[in-house]
Amino acid sequence: MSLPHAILTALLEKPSSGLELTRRFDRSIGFFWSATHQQIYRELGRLEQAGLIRALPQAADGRGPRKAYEVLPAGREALVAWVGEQQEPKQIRDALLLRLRAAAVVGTGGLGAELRRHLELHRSQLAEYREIEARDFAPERVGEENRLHHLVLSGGIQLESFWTTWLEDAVRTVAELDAVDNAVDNGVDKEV
Amino acid sequence: MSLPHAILTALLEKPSSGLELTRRFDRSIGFFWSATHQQIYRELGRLEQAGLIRALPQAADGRGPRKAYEVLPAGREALVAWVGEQQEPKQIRDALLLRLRAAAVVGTGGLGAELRRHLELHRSQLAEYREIEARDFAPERVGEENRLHHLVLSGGIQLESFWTTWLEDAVRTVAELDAVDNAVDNGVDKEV
DNA sequence: GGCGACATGTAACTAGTTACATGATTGA
DNA sequence: TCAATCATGTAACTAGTTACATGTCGCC
Repeated sequence: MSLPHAILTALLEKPSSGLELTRRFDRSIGFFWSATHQQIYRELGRLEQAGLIRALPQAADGRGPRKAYEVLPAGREALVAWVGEQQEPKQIRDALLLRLRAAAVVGTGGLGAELRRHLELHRSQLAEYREIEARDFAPERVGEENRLHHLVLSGGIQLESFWTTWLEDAVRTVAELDAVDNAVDNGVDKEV
Repeated sequence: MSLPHAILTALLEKPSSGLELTRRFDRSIGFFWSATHQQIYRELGRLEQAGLIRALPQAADGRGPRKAYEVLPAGREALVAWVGEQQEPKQIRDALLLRLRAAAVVGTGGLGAELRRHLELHRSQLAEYREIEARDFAPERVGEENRLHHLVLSGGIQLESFWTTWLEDAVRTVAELDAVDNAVDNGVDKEV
């Protein structure tokens, strides 16, 4: 039940068409709640049906190519109610950790390369977040809304920092294990 | 496509019945790939159908209450192939971050309490991981398999550490914002 | 011998993903 | 003017969740 509320939040920040929402879900909002355009269009239809949003009249019948939506009072109320809801933190479900566990049983295979690839991806994501922080959250710009946005971004930064640190460790560990295996294969383990 | 491989890994570590697997997915393996018993039974059926596992004969027709499964050679091969696969890291999708973003638009509501609740949950998860680490990964016990298991656990520990640190910050920030709001409501903002 | 729990499932639903379809617009 | 791309969507599939059903076992 999070996607509709992500969309309501986005539309409150700025009324948008399906495409504009899709773009915004590729950055900013999408950094912590990703969605494809198919999901977004489907959900926009449902939200309109439920009377929580409406297509902006001027854009709709002005036969412009895109129709923009805005949040109705009922939509805002629904969002307020949702912010106050309790929800259990969802458990970790990470395929990479699972692969490491499997590797402990059947061998590391090509896992080292995959770990290095992920490390690069997380490094570049971290760099992107840091750029945004430098650009949008200079020390002088601290409003109430801004502080919450910064808090969210800082969560992303710390999370990516965690991944890069941990992946560096993982890459090192797997490389060492592979080296030991190779040594054994070549019969030089006695010299170690 | 991860659940079947999680199950294959678990069964390679130790052949088990559906119930035993369910139990193991509540601890150890479940720490990074959770699954309900319904998912597990469904998936066991599929894996048996596909010829990757089989019910252990002695338990199966010995009319014991539970039937245990073991991995067939084809199953092990499938797992080896999967360990070598590439997979994009999945993006962050966290409802709590989303709520903070929504709170920036419609107000924090009861979010402070929810943040404190999550903080407690993550603290206790972190404590549990640390106990496991102290018990199972004493410095003297470092085998090859063990190092990978420790790596995975250490990922969990660092991740929970991140959440507790970040949530402490979030709780503080939201409390401050709420305090400012109350001050404004009471008309004492001019004195601040 | 009936009752509660344990164990194993089935069914229905929801969210998310992948693949494809269609009309408008735009630039070669 | 025709292909490419943009914008909006539909359809089918997959994974995960929630609710319910059935059989068996031990015990009171």
